[in-house]
Amino acid sequence: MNTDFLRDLNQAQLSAVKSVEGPELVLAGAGSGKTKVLTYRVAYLVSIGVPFHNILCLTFTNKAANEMRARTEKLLGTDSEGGGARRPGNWIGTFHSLFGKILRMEAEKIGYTSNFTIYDEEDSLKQIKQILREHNLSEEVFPPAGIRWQISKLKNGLVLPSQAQQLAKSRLEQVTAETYGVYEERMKNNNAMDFDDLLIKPIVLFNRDRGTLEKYQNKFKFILVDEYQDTNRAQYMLLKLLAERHRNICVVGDDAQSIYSWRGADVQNIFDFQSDYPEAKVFRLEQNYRSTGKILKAANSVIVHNRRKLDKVLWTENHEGESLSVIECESDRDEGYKIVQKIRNESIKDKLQLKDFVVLFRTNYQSRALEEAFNRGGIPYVIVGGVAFYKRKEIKDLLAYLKLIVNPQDDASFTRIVNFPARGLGDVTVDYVRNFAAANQIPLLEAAARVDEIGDIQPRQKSQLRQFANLIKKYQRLKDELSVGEFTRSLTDELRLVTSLKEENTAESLNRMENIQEFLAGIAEFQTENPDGTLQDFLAEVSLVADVDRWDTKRNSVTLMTIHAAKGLEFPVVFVSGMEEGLFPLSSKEEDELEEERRLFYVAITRAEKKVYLSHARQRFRFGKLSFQAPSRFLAEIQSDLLDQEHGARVSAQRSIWETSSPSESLRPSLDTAISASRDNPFTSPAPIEKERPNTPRIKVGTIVEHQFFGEGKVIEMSGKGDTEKVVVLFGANQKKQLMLRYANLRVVR
DNA sequence: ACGAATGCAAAATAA
DNA sequence: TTGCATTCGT
Repeated sequence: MNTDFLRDLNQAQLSAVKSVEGPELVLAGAGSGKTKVLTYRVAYLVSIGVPFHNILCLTFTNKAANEMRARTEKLLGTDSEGGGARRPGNWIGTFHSLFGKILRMEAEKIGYTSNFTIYDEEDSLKQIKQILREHNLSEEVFPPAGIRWQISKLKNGLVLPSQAQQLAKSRLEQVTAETYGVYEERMKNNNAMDFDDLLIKPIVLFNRDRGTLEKYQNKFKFILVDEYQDTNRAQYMLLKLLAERHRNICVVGDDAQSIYSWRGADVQNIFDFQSDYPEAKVFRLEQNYRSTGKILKAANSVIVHNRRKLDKVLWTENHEGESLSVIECESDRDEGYKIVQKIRNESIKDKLQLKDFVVLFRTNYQSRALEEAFNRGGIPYVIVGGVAFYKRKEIKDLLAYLKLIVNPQDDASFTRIVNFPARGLGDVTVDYVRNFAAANQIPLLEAAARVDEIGDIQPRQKSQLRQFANLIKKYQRLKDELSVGEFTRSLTDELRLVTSLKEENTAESLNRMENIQEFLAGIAEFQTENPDGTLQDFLAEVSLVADVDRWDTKRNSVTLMTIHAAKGLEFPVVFVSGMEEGLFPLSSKEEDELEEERRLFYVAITRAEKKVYLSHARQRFRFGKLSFQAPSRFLAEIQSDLLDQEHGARVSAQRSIWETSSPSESLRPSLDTAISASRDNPFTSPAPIEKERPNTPRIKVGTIVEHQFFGEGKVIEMSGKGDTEKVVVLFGANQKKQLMLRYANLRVVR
């Protein structure tokens, strides 16, 4: 078969692709053609005669998987051996989706059935809350989110509930371990798996049933893994088990881009690869094709501050390019405004399209202020992440119907929709049902169907429960008669989901209506792509889509997303917003955390092809309060000759039109002063920032005060004292605001 | 006795 | 933007 496509590769890439047998570690810096190597390797394997179905290629996002699938298909031509990359039988996909697929095929072997439901984080959290409630454990003493987190950590560390109980020292750990045990039991009864289970249950399966393991070991003669630095312990184990036989495992990764340790990823996996597979060949891809010289140098100059890293320096033949620009802003609003201005100017000046820009941030809530700025500036934008599409209430409600219909044991979905749309079934009634179900060891839906046997329930709610159970029963029959699309439409019609939102006729409800319609359109699309796809197939797919997966690259708008979501992507112009201590780095308590934040910053910078802007605000609203912060230490870590300081100063000198006159202006040392104070880098000695205003004189009820954003207002109420002293101020236009005196920066007018 | 509706505080990153 | 606490309504 034709292997002409190999000519597109450089020497290092070519060697990595053509080394077929045995374990292989590819250390690939940002923008060095990591995905390219993987794709070409798959194509190469197929072209030398390896059947497609013997290749397992694992990624972390569907987006990456789809891209790889499309690219291999293109390299091989659609009619190639193996029948083109899109055909079933091809095992390119995410860890979660492919092992989910295996689990569905083998479900019976571990006491599940193939129609199991996938619970997302919210679903598991609800389960945990429920368990705590049943055991009369206060949520204050035992925070459910924290417990869920710990359980997830235990699971990912492959610690069993019984082991966890032995290890538990504190009361909290004890409760966590017990809750973990109950949770696992309940998940099984619900025929449900959480995200962690999709990786852990296959290990359980393989350990329990050697034959099944051997079957897959033989099937997957070649294993390829993308983003190896992000694998957790479970993923590591899975790979180890599967690769044991043929030892043809090729992992690609970059330790400098490991940013998921908080969800269990262990960089150590990439460090240990060579000791796990002593015969492994190691390839380094160090030539970057994406970014300008200055961007790359800046990224390198930042990452050298990390102690724990592999030796690897990226270089490029690209132009030096422009310096990185720092934008200093007064506030989060000002930051949004300045970014919008910049994008407007740049897009005209450099003939860039809006989709060439991305604005990155550390935390989702930062998107609020940015969105507002884009709205005001009339610049189209898309947010990736935030409240992800499939996490929206209206979508999850509808999905819960589908899930319950497919898996009648799914108590979480039952609980979610038993009273949606409202049918007069509140907590009290549901608790009766729950007790009955627990006493008889049956799912909630079955208990609801047998409502006549439950004494305590009022006649009214009894009849409602009966109707609900019948509705679900009816659709359980219908699902085999109608296509997925027809089925869902019929269900939404019967529930009047669209019509009732339409009648409500508020901006909010109409938006929800559109989401439902988009969902229905999505189902139709699924149907076209998978003519034989069942409802279960559809659910399996949507449960595992990430928000990035839905991101439409063709739309011409500015993209707003978290840095985590941006990994693997590239843009001509990148804005990194919120470059402030306490925000980015968000946490610097421990060295490891700080190093991860630094790698995150490295990821952010290396997304850029041509230009990087770094913005920070002197004050921003956080947790409903105004807070002040110093510029991020990361700014100081960038080699100073790569930073455009003047630029920042000039920008900061302009006052945005939204800022009313600020009384603190004159008190603040200007950036120019800061620069002259420290010649090397304006951020090595950041301008002193006033944590508290010295003049918080006797403000009392009736005092007229001035606020930086809201203008003049009258104090109408006061409460608390010391650091938590609050005031309620009535500003113009009848605007009432509660403010923390300590942070509000109020100036006494009279 | 229950459920619905309304109003007010809280915040990390994700398959 | 969710989650809870309170009050109102059947």
